[in-house]
Amino acid sequence: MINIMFPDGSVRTYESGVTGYDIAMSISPRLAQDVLAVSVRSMGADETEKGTTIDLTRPIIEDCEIRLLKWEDDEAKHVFWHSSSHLMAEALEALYPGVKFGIGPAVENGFYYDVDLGGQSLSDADFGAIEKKMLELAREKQDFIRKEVSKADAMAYFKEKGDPYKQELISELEDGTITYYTCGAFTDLCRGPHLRNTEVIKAVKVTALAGAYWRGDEKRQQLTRIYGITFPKKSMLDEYLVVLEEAKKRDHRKIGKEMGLFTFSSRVGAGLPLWLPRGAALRGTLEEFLRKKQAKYGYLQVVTPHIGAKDLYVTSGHYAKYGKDSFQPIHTPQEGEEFMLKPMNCPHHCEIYRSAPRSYRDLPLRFAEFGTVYRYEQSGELHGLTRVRGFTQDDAHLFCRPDQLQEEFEKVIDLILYVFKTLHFEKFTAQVSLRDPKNPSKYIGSDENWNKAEQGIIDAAKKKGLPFVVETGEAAFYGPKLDFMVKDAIGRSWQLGTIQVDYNLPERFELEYIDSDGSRQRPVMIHRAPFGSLERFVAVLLEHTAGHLPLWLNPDQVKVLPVSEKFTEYAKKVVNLLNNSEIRASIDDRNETLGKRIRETSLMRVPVLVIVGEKEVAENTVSVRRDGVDQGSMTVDGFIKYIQDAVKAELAE
RNA sequence: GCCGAUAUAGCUCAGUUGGCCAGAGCACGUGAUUUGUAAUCUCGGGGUCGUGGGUUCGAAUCCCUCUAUCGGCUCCA
Repeated sequence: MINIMFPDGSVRTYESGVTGYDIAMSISPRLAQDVLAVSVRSMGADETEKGTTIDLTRPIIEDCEIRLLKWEDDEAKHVFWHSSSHLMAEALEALYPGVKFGIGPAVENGFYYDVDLGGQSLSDADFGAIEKKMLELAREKQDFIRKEVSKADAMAYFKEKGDPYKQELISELEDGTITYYTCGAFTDLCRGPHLRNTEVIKAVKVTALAGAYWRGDEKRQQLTRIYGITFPKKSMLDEYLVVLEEAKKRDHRKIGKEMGLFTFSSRVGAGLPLWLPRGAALRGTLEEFLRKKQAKYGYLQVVTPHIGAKDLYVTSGHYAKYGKDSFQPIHTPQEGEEFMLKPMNCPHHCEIYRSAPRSYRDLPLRFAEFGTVYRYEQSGELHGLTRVRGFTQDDAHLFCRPDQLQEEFEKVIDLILYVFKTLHFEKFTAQVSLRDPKNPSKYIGSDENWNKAEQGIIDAAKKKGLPFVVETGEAAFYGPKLDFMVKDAIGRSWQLGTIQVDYNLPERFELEYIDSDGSRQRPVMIHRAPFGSLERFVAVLLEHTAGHLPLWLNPDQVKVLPVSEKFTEYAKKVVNLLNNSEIRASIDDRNETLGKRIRETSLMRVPVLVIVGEKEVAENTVSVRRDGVDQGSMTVDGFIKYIQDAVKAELAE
């Protein structure tokens, strides 16, 4: 007999070998119907330990704590979708005999399977047939059957089947750890866990088709990746599709067009955004916001040119790393003279540091610049404002003594957290990006400096109590980073804020300061950008707010609508008074009905509407409507104060 | 760069299996109307159907090239 403890702390006794399904049944058949998998962990395990998800049909032979996982649990969804990928594979094998399989995992929203269809190509016209087949197979209530196999047998099976991808995967596995899962006619190399059977899969949607390199390696075979999503209820699929449609309405490319913020022109060039007057105003406000805050933190604004001599980037190491994939050097009438479009600001700032002898007393020096840079991103990578070829970084480089590094780094964290908080980016992921130890050739600099830099970042994040995830292989080639990732409307993660510790560029540029004992020392450099780039930041901000920007940031804060022509003069007077108080206000006195002007102004996401007519003129007041809600009438002075107070409240620390 | 898809008026879209001068709504211009909290009415202008080539008696529609865009992959200093 074994003891099973439930999440509420209660303990029941079962025969050894009992399954998760048996346990659920012992509680209620209804529960057994809803349970998809079971999570187990050893008795008395640490709270932070998540537990291992196993099949409902796996025997449990030791005392343990369990959680019966239902659809609402992410782990259960994962199992559900992973099983669905097997179901899709089974359907594909039935529809396209001879298809070879790569991997087929669950992802955040659904699953995919990478397949090699030989010469055949799929298109979205084939989705319907795949969905139909999947549902047909699901209805057969096929059990997922787990089987342990030897490495030799596994190899033999997939050799016989003619599946080279699976053979490659097996060759890397240790004998004795290999399992198969079979459902219906399809047997797959798989660690599991899986559903009991396919019956619970009630709704199926094949969502997308894409190319994907085998094992993520650009030099290897490209497979066809088929994405899908499934649900235990048809209504859930419908709901999901509605949510997806809603998310698409928040696409920054759509909102940017609607609000007249930015545009692109193929004649100007792909990935080169054109900021329209409203967008430029928005950018300007963001810059001013950050510049003011940075001044308080002791930053010094600098300005550097948009190009630099090629040698500058040879010195920094960027040319060796990215030269071939950059906009190519600009030639001049002078034979042999070459300039590059500036792909980053750091080398320029290093030269500013070098422009004068520096004392230990001068440090830290913090040079800030809204620096526009140009990077030749591959054509397929361009994406709205989030991935462009010309963009402006809210860049700064902090040159400090080694003993100042920790404190400076922490202050940058504070600054970034302030920026994120003010703009309501509450859901972000802090990511410590370290080098890939298996790939040292990707990085420059000594191990010693890398170790110092990596440890420094981790220490600072811990000291700040900032929860973070660690990603190896995500560091910049010259140093590790602390990145602040935020998701867009459809769940894609983008790097916004970043802080990087760099011992390398100071070496390459031979930066020095004179220490208190008169010796020459090397400063440490921090690269940092709270927004990351104005372009990407604005994009993600628009998706988060659906274009409903906070009052302080909105390019149009107030629109004044005279009820009719007779009140235009008064309306103009009000606009003037507002403008004199630095409130961004304008008039809409078009010959349209009031209702129409209200509608259009609201669609433009102007937060505050002021309506003036006979009554307001007589009383020297304005009638105020904010975000669609009537605020009643106010005196003009009262209204100015109302706006100023609202802005102040939004920017409060 | 790779895989799949898309491209019709400023915007959002219609345009059956290739067949008379390519349509709508909004926007724009015009005239009327002078409006009290989310769409007033009238008339009008506007498209080499993304580009270049091909098939055909005939192409927005079929095929190829290029460009841009979208969803992924790879990359992201």
